[in-house]
Amino acid sequence: MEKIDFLNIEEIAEKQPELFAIDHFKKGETIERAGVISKKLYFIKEGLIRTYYNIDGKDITCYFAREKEPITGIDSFFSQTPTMYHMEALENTTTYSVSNQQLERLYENHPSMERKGRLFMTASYIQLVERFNSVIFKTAEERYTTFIESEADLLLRVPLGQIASYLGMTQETLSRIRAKKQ
Amino acid sequence: MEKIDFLNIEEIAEKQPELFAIDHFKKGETIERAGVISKKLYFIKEGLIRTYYNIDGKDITCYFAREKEPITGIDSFFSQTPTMYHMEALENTTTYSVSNQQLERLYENHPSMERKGRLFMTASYIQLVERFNSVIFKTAEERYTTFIESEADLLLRVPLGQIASYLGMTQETLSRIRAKKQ
DNA sequence: ATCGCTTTTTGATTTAGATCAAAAGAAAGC
DNA sequence: GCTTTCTTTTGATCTAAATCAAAAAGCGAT
Repeated sequence: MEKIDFLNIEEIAEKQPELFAIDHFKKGETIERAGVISKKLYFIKEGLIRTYYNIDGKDITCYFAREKEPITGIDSFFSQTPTMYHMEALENTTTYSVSNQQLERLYENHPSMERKGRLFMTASYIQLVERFNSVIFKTAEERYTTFIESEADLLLRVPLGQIASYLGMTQETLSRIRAKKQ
Repeated sequence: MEKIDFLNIEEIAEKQPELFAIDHFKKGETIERAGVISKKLYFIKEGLIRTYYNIDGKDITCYFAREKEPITGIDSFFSQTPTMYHMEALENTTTYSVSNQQLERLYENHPSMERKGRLFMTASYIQLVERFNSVIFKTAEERYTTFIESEADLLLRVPLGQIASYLGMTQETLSRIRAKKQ
């Protein structure tokens, strides 16, 4: 029985193509909508996807996923309750995907998968704690600095307003910070 | 093979006492410290525990657990990496607890436990998303209102400063909000 | 009761970042 | 090319909440 690794889906998908579907999304295409159960866990082969939610008429970006990164309506997919997130392709995107049922089968055939799922949730949780702390305790400028240190590439691929909401500030604030920095 | 439910640990503990330890903590006692691997998952039989972390010399309360609620260094226990949280008893407290090794055995004997662990993480994640949103999008006053609607009992059991940090505001702000409200 | 210590409240001031509004730049379509 | 639409920047103003500082209230121990 093979070891399955969330982080190395590409390899598994090539060996066991029956487990994963390949999907294509056009730039701007909505992949999933808030209010329904998130159908699939996606692994990006090529492209860029974001999840976001709407609160008081504002779209707040929650997560960006690039090549080799997983993304899903994380509040929904694993618990099969309706998601709060919308998901859209920011570029033409190709993904591998598994449905929850397929993942169930994976769990049966690969008992280590259930654990992977748990660890994936754990990692996501820790990531969110970090984001939470950075929004509460860091200034807007510090958050931007951290962001360009670790994810500068997104600046070239994503509209500023989406990055601003991801960093917990308005677009105007982000624009001013950038102006000051150079 | 019995069904095991994180939320009904008391019953399980009574039927299978060998799986759970019973611990007692005095008011003010430190149960776990940041920087080490969180040893146990606790379920409170009686009393009150909080987790908190320190940032720039300030203690920030992350979570309060009361009777029948579970608590652990959630970033650590399931992944077995060092925790960022301190844990302390706010009252004399009695808990049931499982170590990670004991939980491993539970996983083996009760395959549904692995899933429970994952769902527990999922629930914790969603809870954190909600907290994140409330801190970003609600005013201090709204956060306080939500808090007293759902967890008023904590006001009588916990020092104000700890509640303020839990709600993402200073103690002075919380005090002023309270004064205004009556 | 009184002393010391902790917790909470009150007051005055400051500030980071939001909001509102409009201009400037870029990109897309015809 | 020019027009329309979307994105980003700049400017002026406002405000929620932080900070700094000190007084008041509680509380436990002797």
